[in-house]
Amino acid sequence: MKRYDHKAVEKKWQAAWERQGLYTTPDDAKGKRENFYLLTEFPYPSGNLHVGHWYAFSVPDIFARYMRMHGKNVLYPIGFDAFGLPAENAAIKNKLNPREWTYGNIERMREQIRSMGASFDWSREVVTCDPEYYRWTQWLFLQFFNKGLAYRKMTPANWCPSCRTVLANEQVENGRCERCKTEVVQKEMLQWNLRITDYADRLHDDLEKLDWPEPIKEAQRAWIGRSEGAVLEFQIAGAGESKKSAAHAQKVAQTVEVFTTRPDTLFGATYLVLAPEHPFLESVRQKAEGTGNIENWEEVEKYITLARKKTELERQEGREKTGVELRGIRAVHPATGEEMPVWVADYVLAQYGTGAIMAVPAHDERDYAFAKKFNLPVRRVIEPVFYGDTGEGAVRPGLPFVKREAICAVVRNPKDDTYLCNVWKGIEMRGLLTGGLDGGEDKVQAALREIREETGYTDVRLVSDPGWIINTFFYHRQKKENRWARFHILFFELESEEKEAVSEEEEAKYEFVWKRMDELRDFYTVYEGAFVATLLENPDYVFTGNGILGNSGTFDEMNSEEAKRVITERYGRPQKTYRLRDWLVSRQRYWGVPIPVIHCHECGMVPVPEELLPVVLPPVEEYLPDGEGKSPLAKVKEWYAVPCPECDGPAERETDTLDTFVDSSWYFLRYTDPKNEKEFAARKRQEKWMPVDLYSGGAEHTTMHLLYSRFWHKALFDLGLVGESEPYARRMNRSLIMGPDGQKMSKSRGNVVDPDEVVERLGADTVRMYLAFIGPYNEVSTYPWNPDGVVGVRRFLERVWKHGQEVVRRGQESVPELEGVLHKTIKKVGEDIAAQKFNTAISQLMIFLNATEKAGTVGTPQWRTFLKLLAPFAPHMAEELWQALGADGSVHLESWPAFEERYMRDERVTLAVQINGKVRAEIELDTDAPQEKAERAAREAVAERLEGKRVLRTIVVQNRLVNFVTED
RNA sequence: GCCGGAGUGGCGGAAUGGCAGACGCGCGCGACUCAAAAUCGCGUCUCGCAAGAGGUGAGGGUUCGAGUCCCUCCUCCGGCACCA
Repeated sequence: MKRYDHKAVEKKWQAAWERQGLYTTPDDAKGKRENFYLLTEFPYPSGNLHVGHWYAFSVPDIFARYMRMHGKNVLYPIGFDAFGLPAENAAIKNKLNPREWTYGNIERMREQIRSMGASFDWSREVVTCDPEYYRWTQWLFLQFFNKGLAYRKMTPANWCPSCRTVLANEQVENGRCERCKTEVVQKEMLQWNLRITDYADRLHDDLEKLDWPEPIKEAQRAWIGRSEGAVLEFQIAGAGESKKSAAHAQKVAQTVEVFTTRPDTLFGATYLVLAPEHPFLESVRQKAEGTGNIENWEEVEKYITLARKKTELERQEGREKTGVELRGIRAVHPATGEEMPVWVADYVLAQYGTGAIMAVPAHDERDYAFAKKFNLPVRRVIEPVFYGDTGEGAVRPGLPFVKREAICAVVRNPKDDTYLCNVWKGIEMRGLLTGGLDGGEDKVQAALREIREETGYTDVRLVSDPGWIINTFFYHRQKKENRWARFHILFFELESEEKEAVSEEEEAKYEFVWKRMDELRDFYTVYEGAFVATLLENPDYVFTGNGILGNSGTFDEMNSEEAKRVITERYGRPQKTYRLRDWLVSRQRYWGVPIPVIHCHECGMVPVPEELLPVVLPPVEEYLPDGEGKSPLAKVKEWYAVPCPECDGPAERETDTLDTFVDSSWYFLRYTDPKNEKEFAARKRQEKWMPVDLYSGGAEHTTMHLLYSRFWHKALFDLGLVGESEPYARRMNRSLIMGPDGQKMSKSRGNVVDPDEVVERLGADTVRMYLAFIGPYNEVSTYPWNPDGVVGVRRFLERVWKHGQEVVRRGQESVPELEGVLHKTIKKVGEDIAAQKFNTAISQLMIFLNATEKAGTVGTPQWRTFLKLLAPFAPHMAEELWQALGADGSVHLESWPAFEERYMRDERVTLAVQINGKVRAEIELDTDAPQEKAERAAREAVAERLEGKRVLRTIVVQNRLVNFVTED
């Protein structure tokens, strides 16, 4: 018998497929029903393929092959994301040329990727550092530039001192460079940006219609961070009144705009806070130099300088609030006209909203912490609301609410540190002592009276009135009316336990008990009880929810939602704000796409004319940037010194290069028309394939590549260059393959699995299939590489091989007893591949093989079918065994087999017989046997156990079980 | 802190509300062998000699029946986080 020599088999078929051009994908294929675009993120040519690449490329290849067998014309392309820092760093370290390093790596990786036997169409390969590719990256960039979507601006940028370049926001993780983990510093620099923020709304809203996993959408929404609120305007008093010069006064801003998502809390604003970078301060500074009308300017300036020097990381450290008041000026409350202090503090971020806030310490935890530290006033203006069943009953719709002022007395007994609790007799209601206000009474009088009447305690002292009011809406059963009770919470203490008699009427209604603070939360059943428990547990509790307005002048009794609308309208305007910032795309590095813009002393920024594209990277002596914020290209005078395309005067090329995420924002479009010399991709070609049907890739790209390319595509759509506003119809994130120890593979840990070595030893089919078997591909998780597990898959393939040889040696008719499993296998494998559950598909293939082994034989037609099912997983072996049977074409050109419905059900089925849900016996019946028959057989099977018991109910689930429910 | 996702044997994992642990790994026993490897066969959730009982992160609930549905909590992973 021929031994399974994976090397010979794999080499043979890889060469044959290549020769036949089996995977060269036409834009239209005769006989194929539809085009299908399966995309997987193209690799960076690091020089070596790792297991992750295998997982990324060879497993989706199963799906590609499956779709082809279903008559789809599948585009499964590959290329290289070839610009980027590692090439330069390697070049600097080893005195190489980044171009040579990169192309050498690509050469090696092509061979490694070919060894997978993946069905990539190499004729469409795309390499982003080819001038023929980046020519179009430049061209597209210029379309953005002409539309005003690409702009250059002086902004604070994230500077990585180690990489010596600026980074986009997305490339900073916890204040560190995503690449080298160096702490990023803020540097004011002139940089190129793309207006991704213009697309924030659409990037957010269009997620809804995408067939993407919800967690990915959520992560993008969080990154975009849209919040809806209002911009409110505050007049500044004192700032404009110049003592010396009226002319100066004009320069000083008279108002400050704040952004808030809670305009309903306007009356709770007790001070204003500006970010240290707020432009108002700059105008004040100019003013202050002349007049000194900020009394403590020196102190303020010192604070600003200090804050600006801090890194993001330092600002966040400890989160201890710092700040300085601007003495000499006041903000005027737009509604009350009251004057309030203005502060500068770095807990307010310059880049978000308007860089200024109205502080509402009563309803914002950060403002509260600040106010507490600096002793600023706290004014409570939102009263919590509890709707629904308080124990009395849920509100009846349609009935008007009868409003009542009431008190809620929290009485503490200092002797044993317990609190008075009220149990309503006869109903399941436990809470605090409450009661209504009688006419003419104030709330303290009312509370003292209620305490005396209900409990008899007479020697009670008011400790504090925290000003909390909570609104409870409920149905009053006795009065048969909807109630709106406004409970004023008051804190009392017993001076002594002196008591007087309580009326019988009260006695019948209530019972009073004393509970420790830690028992309250579980004890109370009413809303106000839980709320009071919260207040007692946390004296610094800040209520940040919506509610009903109080202390808010004419807005009192309005609810938050309505008040937001009305106050926004009256004192400001609605405003949406985003966390997302514009995409900073310029890099001070060599190995990237040169930004195709020329700076002319006369004409300003001039785009490089189309016919002069591409602007090719020149050779340089030194790849390491000087670290002063200039790219190495700035040293190549013969390259950057050019005549202005417009006036022919002296001009200079832009010397920054583009972020590599720009290159990867459109590579999938180039795959549709990779050789086009006239366009980045002809619209007609695009339309054959776009949008991408399924995009498989790594989770790390959720808020980087995936967001960038969505934006890029939308911009192209608006420019009329593509036909759809979303590039990827469906997206799937891939899991991570870990080392055998379950840890992330790393050289330092010594747990790196080298796929080349495993392929050499066990073969590509084994590696592919093992990776597909390791866990579901449609879920994101981490899977450890198990060296024994790979061997297990190899064992399976060897058994397949053995049977294959056997079938070749003596073919035979189909074996009837195998038909059932075979057809079930066709169904299961097909469905599981479609759902990307390759692991269970493989397990079903194993089940079939186990069955043939048990049967001791298999029919040739049955075996052929099995080989078709195996083909996507182990393409080489399937092809070898297929052609050994004398087939005249590739198994990969076969159609996916169809299963016959009649084999889906067996003749006989085993049912479980349960008594009260516990399995007591098993019975075998004809499939779909009638209920009565099943019940009879079941009853017989457990007759002994049922003896003397009354069967209350019998549940029969067809073909599954019979359950007898008996007494006790 | 907020928003997602997940917790099932020794391990990877499987289970339309219907016999938990498919398939694979590992392990144990056996066959073959002088022996070992490879291969093949049988076994393998826990306790128990057995009958049986228990078991899917913990605790409640719904149901004849819950890994699966609902509530509370715990742990791990991912995202966001002084974003007003």
